[in-house]
Amino acid sequence: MYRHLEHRLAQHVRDFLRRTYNLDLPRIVIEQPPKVEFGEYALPLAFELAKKLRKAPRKIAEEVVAKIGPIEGFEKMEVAGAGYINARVKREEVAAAIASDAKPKSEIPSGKILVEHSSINPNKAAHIGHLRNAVLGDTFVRLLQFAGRDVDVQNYIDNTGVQVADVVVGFLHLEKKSRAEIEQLARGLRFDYYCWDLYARVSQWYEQDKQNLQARAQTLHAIEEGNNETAAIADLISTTVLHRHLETMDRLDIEYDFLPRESEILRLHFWDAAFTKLKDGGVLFYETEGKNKGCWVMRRAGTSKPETTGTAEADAESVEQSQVAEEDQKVIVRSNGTVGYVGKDIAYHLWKFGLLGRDFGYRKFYLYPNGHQCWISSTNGEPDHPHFGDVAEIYNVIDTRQAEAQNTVIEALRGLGYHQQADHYTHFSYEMVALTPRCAAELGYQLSEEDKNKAYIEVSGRKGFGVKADDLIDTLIVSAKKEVDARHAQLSESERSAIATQIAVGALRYFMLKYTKPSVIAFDFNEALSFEGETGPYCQYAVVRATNIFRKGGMNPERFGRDVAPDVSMNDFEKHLNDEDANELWELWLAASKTSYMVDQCIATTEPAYLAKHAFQLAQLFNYFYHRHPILTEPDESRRKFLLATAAVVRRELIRALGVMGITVPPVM
RNA sequence: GGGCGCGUAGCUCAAACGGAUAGAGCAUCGGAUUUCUAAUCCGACGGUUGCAGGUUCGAUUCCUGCCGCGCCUACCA
Repeated sequence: MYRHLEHRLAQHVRDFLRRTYNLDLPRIVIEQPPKVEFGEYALPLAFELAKKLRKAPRKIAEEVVAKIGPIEGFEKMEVAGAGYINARVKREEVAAAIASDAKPKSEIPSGKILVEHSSINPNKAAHIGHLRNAVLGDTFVRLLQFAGRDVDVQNYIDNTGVQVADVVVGFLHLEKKSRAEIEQLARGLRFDYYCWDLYARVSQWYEQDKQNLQARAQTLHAIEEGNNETAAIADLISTTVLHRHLETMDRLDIEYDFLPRESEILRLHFWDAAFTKLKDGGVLFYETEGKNKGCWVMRRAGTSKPETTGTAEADAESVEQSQVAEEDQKVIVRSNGTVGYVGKDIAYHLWKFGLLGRDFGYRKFYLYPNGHQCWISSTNGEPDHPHFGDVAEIYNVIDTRQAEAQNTVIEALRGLGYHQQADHYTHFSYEMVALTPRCAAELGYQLSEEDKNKAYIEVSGRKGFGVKADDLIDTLIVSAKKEVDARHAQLSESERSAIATQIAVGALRYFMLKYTKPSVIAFDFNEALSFEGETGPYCQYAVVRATNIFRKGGMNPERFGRDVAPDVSMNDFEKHLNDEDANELWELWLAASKTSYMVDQCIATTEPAYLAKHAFQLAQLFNYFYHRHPILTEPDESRRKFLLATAAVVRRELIRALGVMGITVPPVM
């Protein structure tokens, strides 16, 4: 609703400026006044116009207010301060629209969107860093779906890379295990935990003697080759660990539609098709000297082209590819003819946009308990399958350390002339999760003096240094369960467990979303395990409180929100929202009206943290309201109904906002 | 060296494209309705927004230069 009115206001102001001053502003800036008393929207327009019209801002503001005329849904405009124009809505009309959950039509862009997230190496347990990725990615998917977009969720599986090879080396060379023994282990619980430790041991083993690295090279080669015992073991390990990852993420209600694997990118020769295009398009060139002699290379993203001389001919000459300085080159095909991961990534991204001319085979892989089917790539797939890839826009949720590699892929697309696709390729970049030195010490890691003084220490799978995702979820559930047990002893064990799980998931997902993307999360158990203050459980609790009002009053909050709220008459809305002390109540209604506005902002800025902030603010306002206004004992029936409608609307919007973050609300807390 | 990012209250973080008195949470201290459960609420304390310039009516935000920190910069992925 808030979004809708903003659009209307912007459009009206735009028309007015065109009509009155013959001005066409590229953007009408609309802000939110610091207090609701000032109105709902603020336009700093007059400041901007002052230069153009050569008049004082305040004068311009007064003129605009006097001449702009009525706007549907708006009460009036006022001049404030040095020249702000504040717009005031008709509170009762807006409230009635919110109460009836009116959904003004908005244009939904067509075209499918592909979101890739998680993409965890299938060689060890997922850790907190992967959780941040998955929660950000999954929330972004939900944001897009909320906005009405058609989304495919993909999780790229690097099942033939060094990391998987390392664990294979661990089983075969360190533990001397047979395939049957590994199969036995793979059937056990949390095989990914076993691999976590083994992977760390293998890394140590390499360091002990560099000769040991030969085992890695041989293993990797065998895996890439395929059709041999080593490759079969690698497949067994990666598939088992992948299953575990899906289970872990499913605990947080994170699901995928399709799992493209590197093994199929290799076996279905995606690279060959891409290679031809890249050579023909002049994106790749063959280096004949220097350290990259014998490699196919391209210009690394972010490196500048040589200075141009100004004339077209000289420019054409100077961008001649062989002039790319050695340090600006990115090797795509090694001198031994094998392709690196950026090359495979380019091929994969050509496929995403439907530009490769080849497709995966598909087979069913994982059926979620809720019936949702997840597919996986395969050399010879099933004949009937959904259509993946060939999309209009993509978002890759990948941490900022891979920014350069991502940009190189984008540049490759651009170099091939696929500018539109390159423009719709978004690297959804975020910072890593690290551990505070205190947290690391709590986990029993030996720290160097240097590390002890750092603000945070990077998680390292290679060193086995980090907090495993399942461990953190388990800890959260235990912690939440204690609280639930203490408060609701009368409930059954399974009910209490279910509630504790919802709270744990809410706490975790909110924790991963409350930080903006560029902020490193210095992980600390105290903060992650907190259920008070700016947390998921705080927001959930606000909903539970609202629900309790209806329960105690013998009403169904769902039905009340739908059926009874419209019965609060326009007169009643007007009476209760324009009182002496109605601002505080109106603030709550206004906040409740902003969900779809916030969703739009989150999508436009690829920043889900705004939604987390919004949910918290709404919950905060509600708790204040809850404390100030005993509803069921309110003697004035008209006012009681209005207060109930307030609670119903906030409850509905809070559930909605939390839902977009993948957070559900327990029946009681 | 080059590229990207960060530096805001004791701590962890906000501040939408440059706007009105820079806000939350935690911690500390003090308080709250025998009421729809206190996983709540209210109050206090807490700031030269790293430093120095510049642009602007207006800068935490944009530009330049310093200082400090992190990440990337492999014929690894």
